[in-house]
Amino acid sequence: MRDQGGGLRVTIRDVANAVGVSTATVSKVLNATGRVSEETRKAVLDAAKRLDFRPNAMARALQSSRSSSVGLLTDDTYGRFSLPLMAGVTEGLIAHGMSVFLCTIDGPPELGATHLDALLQKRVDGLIISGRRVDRLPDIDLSGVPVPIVYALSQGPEHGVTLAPDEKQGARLAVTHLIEIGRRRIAHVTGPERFRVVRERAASWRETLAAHGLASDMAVLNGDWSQRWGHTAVAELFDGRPEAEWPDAVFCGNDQIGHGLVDALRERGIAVPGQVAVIGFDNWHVLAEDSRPPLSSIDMNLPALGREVGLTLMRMIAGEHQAEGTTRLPCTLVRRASTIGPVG
Amino acid sequence: MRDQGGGLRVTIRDVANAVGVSTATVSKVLNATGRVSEETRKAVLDAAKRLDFRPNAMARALQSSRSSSVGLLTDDTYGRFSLPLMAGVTEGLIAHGMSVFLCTIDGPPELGATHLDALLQKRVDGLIISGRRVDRLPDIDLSGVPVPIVYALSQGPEHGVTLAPDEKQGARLAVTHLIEIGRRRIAHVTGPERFRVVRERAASWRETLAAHGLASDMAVLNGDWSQRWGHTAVAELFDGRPEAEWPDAVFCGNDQIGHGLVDALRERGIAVPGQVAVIGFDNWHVLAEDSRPPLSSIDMNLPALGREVGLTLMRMIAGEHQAEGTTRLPCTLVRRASTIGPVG
DNA sequence: ATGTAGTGGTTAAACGATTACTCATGAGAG
DNA sequence: CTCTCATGAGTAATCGTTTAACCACTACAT
Repeated sequence: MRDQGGGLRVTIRDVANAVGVSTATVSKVLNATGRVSEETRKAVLDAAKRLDFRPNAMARALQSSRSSSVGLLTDDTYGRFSLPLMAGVTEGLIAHGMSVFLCTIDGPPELGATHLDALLQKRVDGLIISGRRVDRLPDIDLSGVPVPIVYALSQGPEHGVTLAPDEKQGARLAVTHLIEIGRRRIAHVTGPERFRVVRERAASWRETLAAHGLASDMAVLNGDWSQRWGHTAVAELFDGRPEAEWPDAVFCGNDQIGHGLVDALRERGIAVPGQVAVIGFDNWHVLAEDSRPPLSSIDMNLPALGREVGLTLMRMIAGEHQAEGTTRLPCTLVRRASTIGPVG
Repeated sequence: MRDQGGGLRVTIRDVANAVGVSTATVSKVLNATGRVSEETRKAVLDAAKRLDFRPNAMARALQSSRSSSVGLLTDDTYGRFSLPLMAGVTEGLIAHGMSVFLCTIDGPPELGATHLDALLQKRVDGLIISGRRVDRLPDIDLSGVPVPIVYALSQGPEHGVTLAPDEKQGARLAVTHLIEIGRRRIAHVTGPERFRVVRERAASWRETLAAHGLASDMAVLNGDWSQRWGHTAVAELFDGRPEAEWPDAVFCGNDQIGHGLVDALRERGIAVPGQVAVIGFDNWHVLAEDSRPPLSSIDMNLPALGREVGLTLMRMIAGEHQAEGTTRLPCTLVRRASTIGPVG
C-alpha cells in the first residue's frame, strides 16, 4: 500500500526530461519507430529502466483505440471447464500483451448485461463466451456488440465463430481403445439426453461399433452426471441378465459416472478391468486418478482449446476473417488401469 | 463482427452536437455534477440513450487515474478454490463498475512478472493474490507495486492485508457437531503436515476435544489429499485394534479423504453413520453429495469470502486504511447423511 | 444606478501517450 | 559559394473525458 496516490507515477515526460529530449523521441525509442541516434537510444532506454517507466496503457489505448484486453463471459462458477479454458486463453494472449477480464454471470439475468456493459465501456478488443454445461450459452443479448466474439465450449450462433472439443472423435477414441484391448460388448452409460454432447457421443459410440462390425443391441443408458447414476446403472446393466450378455466394457459419459460405476462393479465382485473395462470422459483428475482402479478417460485438452480460442480472437481483432461455424479440436486418450489388457 | 473499426463509435461530442450543447454540459448531466436545467438534462439523457452512448472508460481512466479494474493473480488452474472466490470478488465489485482481470500464472516463473507488468501498465486500481494450496502464495515479486494488495486464501506477508477462512472455527464446528450427535472417540485423518491449514485444523480438533473433556489418545493421521489415503487410513484406524478402541467418528481434512474413507468403511461393513460418523472439509459438492452416504462437510464460503475481498480492496483503493494481518471469515456446517443421529 | 447572488451554460486545459509535420544542421555535389 | 539531401530531433495535434474557471444574464436589494 505504498505511494497510493497516482500523482507520482513516472510518465514519458519524466523520462524525456531525465535524458533531455522530447517525449516524441522517447516514444520513438520505446516503440522502435522513426529515426534516433544510437547514442540517444541508449540514453533513453537507460533512463526508462532506471526510472522504472511503465507506459500508461490507458493513454496508449485512448490514442490507438486498442485496449489490449478481452472479456471472457461464463456462467460457470463451478470451474470444472472454465478455469482450464481460461488458463489456456490467458496463456495464448499474454504474449501479445493482452489481459483477460473474467466475468462469472450466474445469477439474475440482468447481471450479464451489467458485465457486458462494463466491458464495452472499457473498450475490450474482443469477447469470449463460454457456457458451463458444454451445451447452453449464457443468456445475454450480444446483438450490436461492436467487437469480435468467439464462442468456446458451447455452440455459438450459426454465423458465429465457435471452438469446441471434438466430441465425436473423443468418443471414437474411447470406443476404439476398448475394441483394441479386445472388448466386444461395449455399453454406454451417460448423462441426460437433452445435452448435445450426450447425443453426439452416443452417436459416435454407435457408429464406431458398427464400423468394427460390432452392431450393438444395447441401448444408451441416460441418467444424470453423477457417481450415483454410475452406481445404479450397473444394476441396469447386469441384473437379471445371463452372464453371457454382460458387457465386457463400459464407455461412460463422464468421470463421475465412471467412478461410481467402477465402485459398484467392485462391490459386486466384478473385476475391473479383468471382466469389465471402464473408460470415462473429461479426465477430471480428482475422480479419474483416485478411482479404484484408476479410470482411463478422454481428455478434452481445454487449455489447448483455450489457447486456440485466444489466438483466433487475436486474429479476428487484427481484422483477419475467420471461418464461421464450429471448429473442433481433438481429444486425447489417457490410459489408466481400468482399461489395461484383454478380457481376463 | 460488425463495424469492427472503432472509428464510428459514438463519443460525448456526438451527444453534445445532437442536443446542441457543449461536451461539458453532457458530462455534467451524465455524472450528475454541476448545474443543468431540467430541460437540457432530459434532452441530453434522451440523446445519449438514443445514440447508445457508452462513455469511453479509457478516456475517463486517463483523466481520473482510475481504471475501474483490478487484477487477480492465482496459480490455481485447477479451479477448486479460485473460481468460487473469483465469482464472489466479481460479484462484490461489479456494483462499483469494476471488472476483474484474472491471470493464471502456473508455469515458468517469469510468467508472473509478465502478467504483473501487463496489469500495472493497464493501471489496475488494486491487486488480489490468491494461492492454490490455501498455503503458499504464487511466487511473484510485489515489492514496489504502487497499488493496494489483498491476499486471499493463502497467508500474505506480515504487513499485508489477508482474508482467509477461519480454519480453526471450521474444525471446531466439525468436531462440536460430532460431539453433539453423541460421538466420543473422534479421529482426525488429514493432509500433509507441511500445510498450515492441516496444522491449524488438527490443533483445533485437539482443543475442541479437550474443551469437552474428551482428551484424545489418538494421533493425527497425516497423508495426502486423496481418496486413496482416506481408504488406507481406515486400515490404520481399525486394523489390529479391539473394537472398543475403534473411533465412533472421523473428522477428515477434506472431502476427498472423507469420500475414500466412507467407501472403505462400507466395504468393511462398518455402518456410516451407524457405527462411525464421518465429516469432511471443503464441501466440494461433486464429492460430498455423491458419496454413499452423502458426506457432511465444512463449507468455507468462498464466494462470500471473495465478496469481502473485493469490498476490502475497494476500501483500500478509496484510501481507507485496512487492518493489517489476517482476517478470518467463518465456515459453516453442511449436514448430510454421514453424521445423522447418535451411535446406533 | 450599483452591487450581489444565483442560474445555466461555455471554454479550455488537463490526463499520457503517439505521430504527422516541421526544422536545424552538416555533408557532399555542382 | 550555393543547392540538395539525409539525419536526428522537436512541435503540436490528437484520442474522449472531466473540471476549474469564467461569462452572460436575470432578479433583487441597496
